[in-house]
Amino acid sequence: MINLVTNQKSAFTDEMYSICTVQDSLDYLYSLESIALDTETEGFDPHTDAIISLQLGNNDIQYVIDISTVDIQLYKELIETRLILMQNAKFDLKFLFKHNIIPKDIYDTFLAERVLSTGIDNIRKSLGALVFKYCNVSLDKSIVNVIGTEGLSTRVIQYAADDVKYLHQIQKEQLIKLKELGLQKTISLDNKYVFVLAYIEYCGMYLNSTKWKAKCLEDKQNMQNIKNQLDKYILDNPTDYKEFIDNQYNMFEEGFSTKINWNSEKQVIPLMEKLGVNVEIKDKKTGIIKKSIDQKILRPQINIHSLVSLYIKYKGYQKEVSTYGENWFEYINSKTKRIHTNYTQIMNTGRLSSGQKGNKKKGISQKPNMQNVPSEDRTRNCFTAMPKNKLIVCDYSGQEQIVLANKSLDKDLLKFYKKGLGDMHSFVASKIFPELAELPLDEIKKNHKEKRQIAKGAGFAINYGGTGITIAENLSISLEKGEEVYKAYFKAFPGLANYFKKEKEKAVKLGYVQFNEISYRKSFIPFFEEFKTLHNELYGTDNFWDIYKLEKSKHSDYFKTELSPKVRKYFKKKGDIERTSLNYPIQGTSADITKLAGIYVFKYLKENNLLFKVLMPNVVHDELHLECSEDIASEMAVVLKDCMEKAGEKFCKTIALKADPCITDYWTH
DNA sequence: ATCTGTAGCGCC
DNA sequence: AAAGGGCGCTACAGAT
Repeated sequence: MINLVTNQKSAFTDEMYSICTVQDSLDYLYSLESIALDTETEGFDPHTDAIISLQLGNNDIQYVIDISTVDIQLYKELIETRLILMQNAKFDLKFLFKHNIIPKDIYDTFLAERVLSTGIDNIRKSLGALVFKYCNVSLDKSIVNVIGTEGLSTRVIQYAADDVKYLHQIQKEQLIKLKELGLQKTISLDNKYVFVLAYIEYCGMYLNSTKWKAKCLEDKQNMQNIKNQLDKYILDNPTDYKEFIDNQYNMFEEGFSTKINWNSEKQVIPLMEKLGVNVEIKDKKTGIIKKSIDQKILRPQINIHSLVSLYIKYKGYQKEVSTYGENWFEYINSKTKRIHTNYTQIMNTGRLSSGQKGNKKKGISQKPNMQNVPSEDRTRNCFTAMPKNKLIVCDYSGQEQIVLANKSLDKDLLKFYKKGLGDMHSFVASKIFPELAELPLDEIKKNHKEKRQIAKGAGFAINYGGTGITIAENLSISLEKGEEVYKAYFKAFPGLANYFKKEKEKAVKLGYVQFNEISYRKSFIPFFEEFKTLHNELYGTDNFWDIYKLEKSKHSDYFKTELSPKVRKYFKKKGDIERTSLNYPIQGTSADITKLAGIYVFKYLKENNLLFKVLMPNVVHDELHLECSEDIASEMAVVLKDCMEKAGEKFCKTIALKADPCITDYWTH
């Protein structure tokens, strides 16, 4: 049953709905423990677009409230004292924030579906998909496109009511599944965190246009300068490089010009080959040898020719100009003068991502990725606090390493952290290389840089599932040496080896990776059924391996076209699962910690009436930002540090996770 | 002209 | 048997 609440009754006469008063709606809604909520808005920007209607209700009764004539504040207390059910709450929350309405609790059907299917990309999570899946009803979502032009027409009212009608039933079904899979704590965390993320998006981050303009100009000039040098080299050596020179007289630039588009790898590869650079590399996905000129290949060959380093420099400036250049002015909100990006709350690892593709037809503006802004000062310093404000930037020190130490409980790792001081990479080096065992870490850092570098690369690679081969490739050392380092690493940290082994076995057996026993977040292996089928073929009752050996010895076609690819596929998938089992719990637990820290901060701001006074401009995996007036900055720095460390304590019970805040005018450490 | 896939590279 | 995780944006290249 649809009820319309409006102060312009004469405009609404359809029999499909009844008209009722604000008081009527409140009388009913106050009797509910949980209320489904949705909004229809003029657009996507809470700072410039108005709410057209607010819908509240449940499966029985839906109230469509005409916000152009009814004061939304009449519903503030109701919304702030009930459990609110929403689909993709982050969107509506920002519009509620605009009206200073902060719900008490949220259950987000979209996030719940994401929690239930983390790791599996092809599960549809739109409201339409969920209504169909859980209620077996098909909604007509095409109406969404006419809301802007039609306003509250009859069909828009019907559509708007449908958006809240089914949420309770979806919730009920999801809760059963969440319980079955042990994911109640995960969704609880994310239902709380959605406030934080909505708040961060709402606040946005200030970009100083004057500074940014200066940076853009400098980058452009540098890029042009390097490009000229590249071109000049080719043109100065016309006999050597004639295939790269355009023989047509260029009437605008006087003289010949190069044919090379320096942004095209395809065009630069032949040049690099001519210079004597080895551009061949094995493709990671396909295993096929291909030609590539990325930095990983070029850097070690930088001495072959001066053009190699020039080209690397060019690519660097090109990246700055294209990705972090003048396009950023379009990201600045006309009303707030700040950059309000979009975050996706639950990726496969439980991490956030940032950014959004634009779509002019749908009126969606592009948003920047605020998590990969170059970390050099000249770029980050353009992101500032507003005048009279301060930024507080706080990150966890060694978050993932500490999480790993706490999860693996390797006794040597624990000892290192408990003593609390020294250089981690030197410590690893002292464990890998017997000749360094007795030396103080300071001395290793100072006098054994090469070995320390190997230890650093090895530790990083191994913690993400790399092996001796990866170590060898990364550090340009022999395969044997790589294997040696790999073995030495696990010999030095047997607890780590044991932990990795158990994690791998669990994932291969269960088909999902559980990150920790605090949030219980899980990521499901999308190809697990396929893997199991393969496993059964190889290790089931048939004597697969006898046949395999026989056919292999005969070099038969059957071996080459059937057996060998099958075995390769099986071990590839097994390796994929195993690496996931190592990496996701570390990344995902770290993400959980940062999320919980945000929840604590938001709670503090809410309880101390500091929302919209103390802003949260950004979050970058292990780093949280606050922005506030100077007079309370040092107080807020302590709050931020405490919240982050308190969140750390929940997940890291053996080795504490530290956070160090920095009060600053710019985004820096 | 517009779409899609890929290479490359920015961050943690 | 394979052999370093997660993400998003920009450019090019090829297809339609």
